[in-house]
Amino acid sequence: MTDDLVRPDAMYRQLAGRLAEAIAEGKYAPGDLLPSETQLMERYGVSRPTVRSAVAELRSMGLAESQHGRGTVVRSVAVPTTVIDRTVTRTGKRFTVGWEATEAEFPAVTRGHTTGVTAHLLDRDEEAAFIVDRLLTDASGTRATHRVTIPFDVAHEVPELAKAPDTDPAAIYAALTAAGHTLTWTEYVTARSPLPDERAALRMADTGPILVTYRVTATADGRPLILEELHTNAARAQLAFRVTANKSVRSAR
Amino acid sequence: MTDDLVRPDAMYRQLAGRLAEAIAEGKYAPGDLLPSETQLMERYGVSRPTVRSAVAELRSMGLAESQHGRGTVVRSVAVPTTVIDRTVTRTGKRFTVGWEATEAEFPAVTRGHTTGVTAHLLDRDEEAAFIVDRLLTDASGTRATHRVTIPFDVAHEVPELAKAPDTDPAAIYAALTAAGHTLTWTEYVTARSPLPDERAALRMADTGPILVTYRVTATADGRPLILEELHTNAARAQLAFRVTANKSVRSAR
DNA sequence: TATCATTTGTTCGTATGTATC
DNA sequence: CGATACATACGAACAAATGAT
Repeated sequence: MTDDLVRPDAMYRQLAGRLAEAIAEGKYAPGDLLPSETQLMERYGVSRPTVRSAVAELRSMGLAESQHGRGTVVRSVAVPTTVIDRTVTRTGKRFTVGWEATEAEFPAVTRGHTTGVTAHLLDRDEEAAFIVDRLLTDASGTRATHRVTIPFDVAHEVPELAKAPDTDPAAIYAALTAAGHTLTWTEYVTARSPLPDERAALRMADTGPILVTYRVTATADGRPLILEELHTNAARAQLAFRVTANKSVRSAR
Repeated sequence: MTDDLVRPDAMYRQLAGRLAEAIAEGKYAPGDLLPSETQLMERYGVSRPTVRSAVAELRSMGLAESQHGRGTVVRSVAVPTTVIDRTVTRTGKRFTVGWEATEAEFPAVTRGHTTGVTAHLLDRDEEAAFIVDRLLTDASGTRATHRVTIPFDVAHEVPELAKAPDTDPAAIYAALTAAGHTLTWTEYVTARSPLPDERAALRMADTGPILVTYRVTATADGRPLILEELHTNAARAQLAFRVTANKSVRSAR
């Protein structure tokens, strides 16, 4: 049965669409092997490159995963993901962040400058800053890269930070509070495909998207103090926020 | 100058890497046209398919965007995105949601069932529910699809919802509050590549990821009432949350 | 307005390498 | 070891969009 495809719209897209449909309908269950490229060629009467383009689409949609020498398996649509809790808890003078993760490597502290998005979110223009990079892992093996940017003027105000910029974010919150600030946090979330080095750092096999969040810690009157950046594989993690009925986020952009 | 590539790692990946590097270094500025495929073939001594694979990588990394008949342009790394404010504001008995968007079409109300993720987040198992689908647009033309799931038992409690399930989320919050509930919201954020129909609904040209958020409105003691789902193009929008130091999000999986 | 060169999009055929079973 | 399956690479042809002549 050569269930041939017609011309008009790109054939590899049509084929990808049909396969995606079949997966959605459960004709191919998660974990199943899809028909091999040769079988798909024969079944739909198209060439190998066309089949490969279609399967590439499925991969990029996160619906399938190819294994060299074995076949292409259907990925479970609702992949078991770890929830990264983005809430902050305060008990007395101590702060706790929601996600329980450990440092896979020692934090790397460098001196750099605020640039681009970083500069904009910190409301500073090319200023010197401490940059602390961490690689985090949780019990399930989910990885995330975490970068804290501490402008020099803030580190100057809070000597504790200048001495040891590589302290936990929770401890940084505590230090800033001890310095007399009432803290507010605003978090911006977006997603994109990873750059090669990001994919390597997160040990991503597939080419799926990463979640990118920017957390701005500011004073009560809106002066940004520090910036945290978290990158993680969207196929493995989702972020959790508690939303409270409150004042609106100050217009940032 | 044929700056030839060596074997070991896939040539198209090497080429993609070099081009990505050049973009990062600013050799190709945002908005610039990359060399044409023919030029890249000659410059690096590879075939057209290899060049095309490399450029496809760049697109999937969000670094470039190809335009039929014109060329491939470098995308600005920090694309101007609209901020979708996910906060909720309450003034007296009225609620306001942060993002100002209008309905591009009339809301479509259907009767369905809670399934999969939906069922899990609502803590119900295959129950009947109203499903309200909307297509939202804001002033900048950013699109988002929005789905509200109202289980029948909740609609039964609050007759207002049964009569008009297709009221604004803000009005739903008000109705639930009027019915005696103290509301809490938890939002889960993830990202993935869009399915074909989702890409069509959001009018996405590129193949970049979409942001997916699930907002659970629950009572103070943690009983989920309704679920909102928002899908939007990650290349065009980012989500904003206000994080307050508070109790931790209840473990939801 | 019509034509043409340029550029990307799609599809085919073919060959070889390499991982898995 | 051999069969199967995916990965990479080359060559070639035509379609379709764009921008300039």
